[in-house]
Amino acid sequence: MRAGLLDWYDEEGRTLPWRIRPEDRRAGKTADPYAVWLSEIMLQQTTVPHGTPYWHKFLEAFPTVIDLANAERETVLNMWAGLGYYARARNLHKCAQIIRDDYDGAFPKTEAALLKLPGIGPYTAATIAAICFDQATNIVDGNVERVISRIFKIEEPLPEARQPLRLLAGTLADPRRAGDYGQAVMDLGATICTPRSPNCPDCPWDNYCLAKANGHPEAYPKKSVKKPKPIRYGAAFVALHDGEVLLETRPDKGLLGGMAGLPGSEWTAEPLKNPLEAAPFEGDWVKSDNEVKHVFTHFELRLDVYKAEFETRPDSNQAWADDYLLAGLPTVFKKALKTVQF
DNA sequence: AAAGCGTGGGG
DNA sequence: TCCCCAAGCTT
Repeated sequence: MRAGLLDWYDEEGRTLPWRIRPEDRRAGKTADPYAVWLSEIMLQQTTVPHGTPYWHKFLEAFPTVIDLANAERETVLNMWAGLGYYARARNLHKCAQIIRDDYDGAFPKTEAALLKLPGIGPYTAATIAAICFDQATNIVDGNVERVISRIFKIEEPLPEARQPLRLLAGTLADPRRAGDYGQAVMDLGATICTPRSPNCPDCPWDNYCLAKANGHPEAYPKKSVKKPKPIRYGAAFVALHDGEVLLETRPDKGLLGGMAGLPGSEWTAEPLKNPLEAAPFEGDWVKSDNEVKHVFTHFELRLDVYKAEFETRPDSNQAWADDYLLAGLPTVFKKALKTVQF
């Protein structure tokens, strides 16, 4: 599949759509910082297959960073629904407005300046600076950490080993082609030096890999023991009127911040004693037979879903959803809706 | 600096 | 079913 470390595209010349191939780069083609930035934010802790459709959708709706900045935040969050880590969407919009207002619509060209923007951390700043502006940065993501930990057979576990790993990564990086190099090592990690069963025979670096020489590359990187995931319980309410559902906007901070949601209880460590107390108003609430189980990053949720029909619209200043608003629900609430028929 | 922050796919 | 994990950032 790959002739060498820097040839990350396949035989038909395909590559990830936001990338510029080395040969095109040499011919003078340059990457669009907006498109690269958008892809990097979307791919933070997110798989390429999951993120790619969102990237196309956003670029079509917002061809430039100015278009994104001028959009309503509600629209941006709605389009982000399902991609997770919603602070990314809030910061994405905020960052676009800073680019519009403070940078005349053009991304800054240095790693240090990029690092100051909301949602852009060490990895993303280094990557944009290298890919778009030929800065000799040190690109370190989870793939690079894994590759480096194996080559040097690092015994210290993650996340403690992050700083040593980034220093080692810096010793191998090619400052003349930081962008190409970084993307190549990330691709190596994504396709060959994979977490569970690395394909060492196809690896261009297998002769230099201490973990492979040891016979167990898959044992690296070592990881610190993770904490158990607690269970939380809650109730959500599907109030129906004329085929529409009552929605609320969640508080800006915290879990699913700023997103649309179903009204409901707090999510607590113990099952609710009186779940109907959390209903938005009185009604003939009927509990769904199917409890929603949804796994968040740091807890698992068990959500009871209650439904009631209302002939006359109950007094409420919240929005009753049309299809557009329903599409903007985070996944946990889409699951909740699926447990009831309407 | 440790914890908070989503989701879906794969072994 | 369960567990791991994916191109991290913020506070």
